[in-house]
Amino acid sequence: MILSRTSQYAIQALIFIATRPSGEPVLNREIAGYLGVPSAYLAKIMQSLCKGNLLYSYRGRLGGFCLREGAEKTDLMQILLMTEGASFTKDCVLGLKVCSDATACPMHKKWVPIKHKIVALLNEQTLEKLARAVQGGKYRLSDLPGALLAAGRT
Amino acid sequence: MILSRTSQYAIQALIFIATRPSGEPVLNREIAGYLGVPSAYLAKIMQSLCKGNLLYSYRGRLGGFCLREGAEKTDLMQILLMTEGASFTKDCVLGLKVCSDATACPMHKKWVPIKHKIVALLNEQTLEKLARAVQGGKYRLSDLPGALLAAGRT
DNA sequence: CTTAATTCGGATAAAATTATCCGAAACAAC
DNA sequence: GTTGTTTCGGATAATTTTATCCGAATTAAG
Repeated sequence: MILSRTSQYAIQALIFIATRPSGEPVLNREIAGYLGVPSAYLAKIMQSLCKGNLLYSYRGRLGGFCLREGAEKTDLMQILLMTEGASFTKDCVLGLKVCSDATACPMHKKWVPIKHKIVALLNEQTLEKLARAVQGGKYRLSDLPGALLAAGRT
Repeated sequence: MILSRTSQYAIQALIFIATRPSGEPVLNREIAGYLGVPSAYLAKIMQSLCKGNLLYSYRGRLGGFCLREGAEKTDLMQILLMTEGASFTKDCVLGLKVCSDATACPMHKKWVPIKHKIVALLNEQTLEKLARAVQGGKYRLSDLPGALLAAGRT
């Protein structure tokens, strides 16, 4: 039911960048401002996404972050594997270290189909899709009057 | 995808107690030993479950914890509301403070049906059911050779 | 009444997550 | 070259979650 804040910030930021003209670096400050998340922390996350080969980063004037070529095709599962770790989809709901079809916790059998639905959803949602949904205007990325903040300053 | 350790311990412990003869207090030490979880921490969780009216506790010799009358009918959702807080099923996947059918994040529409499946599952799984599944022998509560540990000592 | 066993409850500690700070490196514009 | 802007990366801090410790209260049994 819960993604870590780190994962949520990462996904939000990536979708936001995907809504912008590709190739044009976006300022970390702008992203953080728009999303209403702490910019120093977001910067850390952005760094790790660079190391994960999803983003390019440019320093100095006209610097910022932008998606690597083809990164719009990245799906949420790929992102979450970076931010939540590889065990993300494997862990037992009840926390047993060992829980498989062979040796299962009492929730296992009922949980597996739901887990599969979740995995399928995460696999099918790409940054491209999500960005378009936002651009279409029906869906939002931010609680804040972000347009105002982003257009204005401070 | 993830319940807090606290929730996992709580559920495991409650199922374990539900597999035991009802009305007979079970030692915290025994539960923790069987499940392989830290007993001092589990004791805290048990205390909170007492306050949540799921358990009785008895001090002194022949003390321990046992389910309150009717508590076998408790479902996982009720437990999780105690351990994870009321926002558990309400929070936005992407972490937006505001996300509803009216003003939705780009994952909202696809996520809602899955969330409903999860909620339905949690609502339908009672301690009684889960305990029987374990007693039936097809499902396990512990990674450890718990029977040995519990039967033996230290 | 004394003893041993157990939970209670408060304080504390350790670990993980989230967040901030700052100097340095990189870069564009002047 | 100098200046202003931005990411980089390391250190640090705050917060939350998880875990431990210990004295006190409670109880059954001897």
